[in-house]
Amino acid sequence: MKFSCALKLNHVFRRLYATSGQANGYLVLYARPNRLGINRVGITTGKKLGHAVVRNRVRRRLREVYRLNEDRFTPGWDIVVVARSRCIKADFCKLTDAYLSLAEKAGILKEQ
RNA sequence: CGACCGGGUCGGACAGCCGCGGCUGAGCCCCCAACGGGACUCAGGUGAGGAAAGUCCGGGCUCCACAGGGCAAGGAUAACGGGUAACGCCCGCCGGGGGUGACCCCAGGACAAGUGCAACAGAGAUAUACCGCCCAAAGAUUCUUUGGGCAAGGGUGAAAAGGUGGGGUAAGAGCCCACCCGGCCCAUAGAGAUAUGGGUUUUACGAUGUAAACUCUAUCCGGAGCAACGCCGUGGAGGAACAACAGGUUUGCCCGACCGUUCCGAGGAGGCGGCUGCAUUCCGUGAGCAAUUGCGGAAGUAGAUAGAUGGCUGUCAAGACAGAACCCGGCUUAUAGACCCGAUCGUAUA
RNA sequence: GCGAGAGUGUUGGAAUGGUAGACAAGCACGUUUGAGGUGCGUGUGGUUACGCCGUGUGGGUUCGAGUCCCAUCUCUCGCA
Repeated sequence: MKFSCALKLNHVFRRLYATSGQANGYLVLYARPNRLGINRVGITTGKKLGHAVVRNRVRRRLREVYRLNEDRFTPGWDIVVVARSRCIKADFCKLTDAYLSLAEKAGILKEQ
């Protein structure tokens, strides 16, 4: 990936949870600008989703959604995506739609 | 062929494109006096399980405590023999229970050291006498009362001082006898639990059940855990020095204060190590009924730290339970389907 | 990773190994009232009746388990 990396620091997560995020039936998205010039993307899959296999599958698909659509994002943001329980049964197209519409609402997509 | 029992193996496959974590090699760039360190790109190779799970046991490893031994408390285990680093695990065997059978299940020491408990029912629950049976006396006329003997029969209950038959007696009772059951003793077989056979003579073997009730006996156990532990550690805060020279601010000068400079050392965020090569797996062979083990040969099989296996397409299949986090040995639980081996019962045929 | 606790009618919550559901709330019916509220009384786990099954689930010990023991499932909490 060209201008993105994984978000791994716990205090950054906590700072993002304090902001008000965008939500729909599948996901919750928190975004906040940073000064690094790259995107840091974190994914939260809580224990309510199921056991470890289910959580891993949801996390991998959400990471894949971001990877395939990276060109449409503006660099310079911290992003945290929280998966809700409907993600378990959603197929890949629906996850992509849900992800991109939330990103558009948050204003972190590039202007077409 | 059908049903059933035991053991073992696998547990989506193949192809294409994009993508991820370690490792190895090459290229190129940056930092450094050097040793080295870091970023990027390319190539190769590698990358979750039989339960990775639950955390129910046992170890290794690290730190703390004691550094020798004993006692107490608390906890665990429990027929017998063996295996193992160790175990509450495994194998064999004994006893008990279940199944027509292959086979399966069982915490299976000691209530004859002491204490506790046994509701309701029942006369009585660890010792008794309600209905009864018998004897004697009195009243009275075949019943009642009183005193005594008995524990066979009835009834209650999970359980009433072993069972059956006979003798005996006023009526009865292991009171006596025969056989059986259990206990004890002896002999034989066995490594042992145990099995088989015999004895139980004298005044005196017959004792309820419960220890997954307290307890007793025997054996074992120091505590905590990789978020252990070790190393580095910006900033901020703390302490010490400023002896000499020099600088800035506060009023031109002096004193003083602050900034500043150097050094010290618990340590929060973060980073690095610990981190995967051995009680390893497979094959052959010797010992052993087996678990297991001796010898020889071969193989290499993750190491992340918001946590690496995904997405799309095609064919077949439709198919589960489920994701390493310090590492091993077990146990338990979840699990679609496929295959192999052995055994039993039933039916049919030869 | 280590450790602790809980699970019982519709709900909260009791119950020495001995009749399961005390007590309270809710609900239903009756009564009081012109009507409602309040008050009072009765009932309330499942099943077709005798009965049987019912304390998260499955076993075991016991004459008898909500209780004791073992395994398991779910939930809650604590420490670092």
